[in-house]
Amino acid sequence: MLELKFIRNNPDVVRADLTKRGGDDEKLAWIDDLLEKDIQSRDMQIDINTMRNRRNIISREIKEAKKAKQDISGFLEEAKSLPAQIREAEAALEEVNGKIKFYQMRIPPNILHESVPVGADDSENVEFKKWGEPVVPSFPLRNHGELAVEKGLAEFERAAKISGAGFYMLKGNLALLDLALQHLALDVLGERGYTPVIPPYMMNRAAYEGVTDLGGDFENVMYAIDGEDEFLIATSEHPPMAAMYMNEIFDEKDLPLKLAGVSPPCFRREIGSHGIDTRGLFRVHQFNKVEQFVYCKPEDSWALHEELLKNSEDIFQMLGLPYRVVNICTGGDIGTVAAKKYDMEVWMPREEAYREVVSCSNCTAYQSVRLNIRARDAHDFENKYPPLHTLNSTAVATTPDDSGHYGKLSGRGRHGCHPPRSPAALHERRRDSLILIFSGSCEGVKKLNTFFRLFHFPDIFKMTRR
RNA sequence: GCCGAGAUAGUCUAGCCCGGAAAGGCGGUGGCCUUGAAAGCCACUGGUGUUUCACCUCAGGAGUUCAAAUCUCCUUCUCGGCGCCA
Repeated sequence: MLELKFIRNNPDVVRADLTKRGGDDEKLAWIDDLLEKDIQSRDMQIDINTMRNRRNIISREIKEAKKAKQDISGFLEEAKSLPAQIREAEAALEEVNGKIKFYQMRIPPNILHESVPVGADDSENVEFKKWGEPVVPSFPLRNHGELAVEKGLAEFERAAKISGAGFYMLKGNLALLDLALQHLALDVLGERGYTPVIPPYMMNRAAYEGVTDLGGDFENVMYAIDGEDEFLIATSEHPPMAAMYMNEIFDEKDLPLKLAGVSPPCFRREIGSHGIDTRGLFRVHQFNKVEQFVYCKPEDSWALHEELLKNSEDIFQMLGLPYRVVNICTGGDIGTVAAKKYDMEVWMPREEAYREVVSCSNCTAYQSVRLNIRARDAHDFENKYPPLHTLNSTAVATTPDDSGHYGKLSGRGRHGCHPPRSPAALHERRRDSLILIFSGSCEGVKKLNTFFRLFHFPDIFKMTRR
């Protein structure tokens, strides 16, 4: 959410942003009401403080009188009446503050960066970067899920039997690939100064509400643990990585703080239905992900936004997956939290379309204000606690990645190996075998053996890499 | 899960029994001094506000009271001891 102080001092900026997003009159009216309530609230606070002041003074007088062995009954009469008055005024104030908070949490959204394009919906997102050559299949492709089952790399029916629709089992090389992709992302990010974090997979309601406003939808989006005040996390960046520092103050010297959150697994109830590949690995109840998360000083956040995107791009380039990057427009899926958001969309040959697999956002101060996370600036006494900026970007979400690989692979059908798109990069990292495993047959076998050896002996693996 | 002891500012700690303005050390910031630095000395160092002043704050919440870090109850977490368990 935006700082109250900011809204109070810059109502026109807030209104202009709502208008840019195509905001309606109702929301603009809410802003006016919010500003009015803010004035009211501060007046009430002053009244309350005056009464508290009086109470404190009387208390002190009683103390002094008792010390001097004087009669205190004269003071007690007024003293006894005050607490009730104060309580009443406090209750009234709380009601007004509750409304302010309500508005503050729902409107206004974050102030958009000037480079965010205006558009009605996702079709008007602006593509500004493309890498790799999308494969256009010359014959009908098979569903990646089917193919995986056929090759003994996944199970859907047995997963459904024990867990329900939307679940899967990864087997054999596919299970290993899933882990290897996470490992790859952590290696790349680790070299670049990101600290790997494995967070708890459950979070209590209070912490979750600090992170995101799900309203009444809480139970529909997330899995709740019966009999416990715990929810399975839906993603790693918001819940643990953002909430872990809530109500804390950073020392300037600790910024920027760069984290690589490993969230096996993320749990989601809502997965929707996605056309031809509904069955498979693209949208599931449970998936694995490595997420970049950064806390930084405001002046650094735009450069870091580009850095996060570059990290994600580098990983996808190592994997040889063609993708494009779009700048999400005002009517797209930009949400209320991000000031600017890039999506990386990977090419899905079967659908002959780019599909979102990475979402990279600069949330500026919006999240940190809501979570009450601040930075201490010892040198700036005017603005002792400048707002902190937060950013997040997917590094890999493994099942969507798998699906991308499979899309590519299914284009080759049973005709054999497909050379990695970026062999040099992969070879350097000894990751080429991964892609070859995916090609599913013949010449890949030798490299596959190499992969197993390396994978099962991570120390040797590290030595070979250097 | 049971029993016991705890939670005080960036950090370490005093205050709690016996209710009456949160004391001090370290660390940090600024200043004096110095060619420069160290040492020493001085000031500031929980939060908010309409900032000579006021209010809030002692893990969180509720209660008793004119008045709660302090008394009572509940919750959370930490540390011991016991039990259970991969």
